[in-house]
Amino acid sequence: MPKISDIQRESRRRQILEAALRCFSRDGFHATTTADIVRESGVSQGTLYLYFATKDDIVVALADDRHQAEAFLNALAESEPDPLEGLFLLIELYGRGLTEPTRADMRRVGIQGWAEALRSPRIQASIVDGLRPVREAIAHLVVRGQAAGQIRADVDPASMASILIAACQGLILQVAWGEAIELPAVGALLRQMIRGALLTPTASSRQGEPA
Amino acid sequence: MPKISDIQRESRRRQILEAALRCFSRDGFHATTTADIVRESGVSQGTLYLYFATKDDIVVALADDRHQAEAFLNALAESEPDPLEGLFLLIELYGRGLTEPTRADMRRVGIQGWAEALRSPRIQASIVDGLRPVREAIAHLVVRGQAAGQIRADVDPASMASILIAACQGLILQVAWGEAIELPAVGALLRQMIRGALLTPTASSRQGEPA
Amino acid sequence: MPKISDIQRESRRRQILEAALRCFSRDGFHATTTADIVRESGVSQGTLYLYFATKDDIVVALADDRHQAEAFLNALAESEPDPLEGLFLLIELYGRGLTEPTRADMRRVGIQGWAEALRSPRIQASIVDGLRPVREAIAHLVVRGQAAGQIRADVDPASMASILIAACQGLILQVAWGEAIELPAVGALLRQMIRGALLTPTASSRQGEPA
Amino acid sequence: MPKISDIQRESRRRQILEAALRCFSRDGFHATTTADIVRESGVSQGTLYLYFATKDDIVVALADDRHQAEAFLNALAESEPDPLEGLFLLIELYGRGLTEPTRADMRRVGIQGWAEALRSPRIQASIVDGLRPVREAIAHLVVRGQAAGQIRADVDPASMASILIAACQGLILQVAWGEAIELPAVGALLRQMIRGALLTPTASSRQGEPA
DNA sequence: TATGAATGAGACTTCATTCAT
DNA sequence: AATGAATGAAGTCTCATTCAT
Repeated sequence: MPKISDIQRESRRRQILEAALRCFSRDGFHATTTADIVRESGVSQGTLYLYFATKDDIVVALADDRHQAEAFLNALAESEPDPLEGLFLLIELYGRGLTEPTRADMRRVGIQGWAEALRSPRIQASIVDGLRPVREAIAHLVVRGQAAGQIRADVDPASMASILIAACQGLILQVAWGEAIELPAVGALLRQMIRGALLTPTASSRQGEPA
Repeated sequence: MPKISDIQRESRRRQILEAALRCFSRDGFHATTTADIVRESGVSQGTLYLYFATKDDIVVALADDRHQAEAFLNALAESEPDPLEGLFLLIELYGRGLTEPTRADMRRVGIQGWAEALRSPRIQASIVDGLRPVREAIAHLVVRGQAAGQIRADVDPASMASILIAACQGLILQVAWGEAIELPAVGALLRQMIRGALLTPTASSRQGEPA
Repeated sequence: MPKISDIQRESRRRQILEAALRCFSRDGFHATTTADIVRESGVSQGTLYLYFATKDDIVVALADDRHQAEAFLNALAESEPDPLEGLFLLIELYGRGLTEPTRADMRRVGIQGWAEALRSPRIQASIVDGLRPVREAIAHLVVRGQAAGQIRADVDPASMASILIAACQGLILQVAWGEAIELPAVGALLRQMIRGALLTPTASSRQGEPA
Repeated sequence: MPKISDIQRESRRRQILEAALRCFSRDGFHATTTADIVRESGVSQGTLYLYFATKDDIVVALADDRHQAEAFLNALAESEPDPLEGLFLLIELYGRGLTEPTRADMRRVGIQGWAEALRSPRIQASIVDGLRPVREAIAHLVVRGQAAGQIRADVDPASMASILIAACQGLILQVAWGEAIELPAVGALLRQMIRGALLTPTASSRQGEPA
């Protein structure tokens, strides 16, 4: 039994995942057959099941990979000295991901994962767990801002996280459906909304922003 | 002449639609078989296809019915004399729909429709068309507020619509996944964000709300 | 219970049969649904079954009607004084039916009946019974010719009937498939074959025919 | 590598085809379900579709196989030095196929193919193409006979082909319907008809055959 | 390890026929 | 007599997964 190197194994795995991503994006999760993935990836039917025990496992792997890839965005934002700027950076970073053409497949497949999460506890757990770091990053930034007196004390950090994440999710949907969204304008308005709601009256004198 | 009355026909249609909604919510669109819907609705396999030519048609009908049911919410909000109050009313009305237990099935099925829209132009059109009235209601309210000098002139009405709709969509997702969302707090923060971003400096003196 | 007149009843029956003929010809017996016939004929689903108990019954009725319509051709040929000319007349009459555009549907449906006869004893009986008169007409003509000394005594009348009927059936097939058949040339050759095989040596001096 | 050998693959294919032939002959093409073929052949439902993409494909394969099997009959007849004997040989060979019990299924299924050809261009093409070689073999034999002065110059080779093929087709029908056909007598008469029509007056002195 | 042929449960949809009105 | 809505059995084909090689 010729054992292959971890590096070969990982390369095969990616090969399958990337093919699956293309298929799911193009045809949807349910309309994609394992035969489609086999054709698109070039591996054999049997090999596919050597790497993933189940079609669902591929969705989970895709979701995990995505959240892992986005994890460092949160870290980047949290490392920002000014909490408000941290929030803005987070919006900026996730906002970029909304239009980047190379991530279109990921966004489309992500949406499908949201629906699958409703029937598969595993997928739901994968998504909720993957979202937790962003949720915490946002909440931490708010708390830090409140500790520094920069952010109003009556702002609920968890709610802020929910709203910002929700807005991002909804925008992903709208972009995927081809709605005409002016992202720069949307981003500016969102920043304004954050500033208007979060800043303490004194800080709010800084309110006029150039963009 | 055994031609059925329109009222009987509509009643059968609802019977099927409601059964389908329960099935789709429970098992997901793809895991639900027409046999499931038949069992749940009590009509026969053949009758099902007398009312809907295709399983997809049922999703479309569900989406259309939903948007029709929500149409009057927009009208209600637009009829509000104070534009800002109109926006708040809209948030309030849609916000209620987020937690109402009787609408849980609709929300879950709606999410699945979002995913299906990515592969079916018909479903996508149904959703985008159904969203247009909300989009317009929000934009009109903003424009009216700007005309009255109540809302800052530099706010982009379309972006406001995108953001509010996006937030609502994202919250639907999070609620469906069972995330612990404090909706009252989220609503309050959202209102605060709107007020802070939209109100003209003079109007913004009214800014302090009890929460 | 309003009884309708026989004449109305017969007219409805024909209406249905003609619609069925068009449908069967266009789509084939099995691909034609009773709904198709209903649409094409203008009667209702229920009425259809008031006239024909079964879809198969329609094929039988069609076959019977056809054989009835062809019955007088046999009589016409048998009434010919010269037996050989009688055979030629029969060939001529049936030969015309091969290309007549108004009978194209009948020919196509007839072929389908041949296949259906293999699974339905009723249809098979209808066809075999319908063919019997032609078979007998041909055999009689041969016998008459033999009695008159015009036709060789060693010719088997039944075999002659089988061959001529077979040739006609095969030509119907080939025409229906769009094979390029020169019917005048085929007819001439067939007559020549009959003459060469049937005529007694003395009679065979007449062998050279103009066409 | 579990890739199946060509010989194994072909054997499976035949297994399915033979089972299908039995089913189609017994119940007819449309009354035969894929489940019937599965039961009769012993392969699984899925395997069936590994070998034939469609139920129609099975009919086509059956027709093609048949024509391929008959192809060498034509070659055999064409290789006969005496053209007239070639024609008689062809009749003899195809005539044998009319009664051979082992070919009864093939004949019955062939008839059904004739009907199917009316609705399926693929099947029609398969039949017309399959018939071409016989058509050509007959015409060639006639032409050769004419070149040798053995056959009358005014005989149209194509018409001869049409008539002989037609007679054979019609006889297949009649045999399948159980009509009482004396094939030896029919064969003798047919030969006599050919001889009488084709032979030049000089050659026709050979006319008297024992029967 | 890798392969790909085999499996069989089950999905969606159709359709001949019935029957209450 | 006429209608057309209702029925439900059955048909074709698909597809995730397995396993002998």
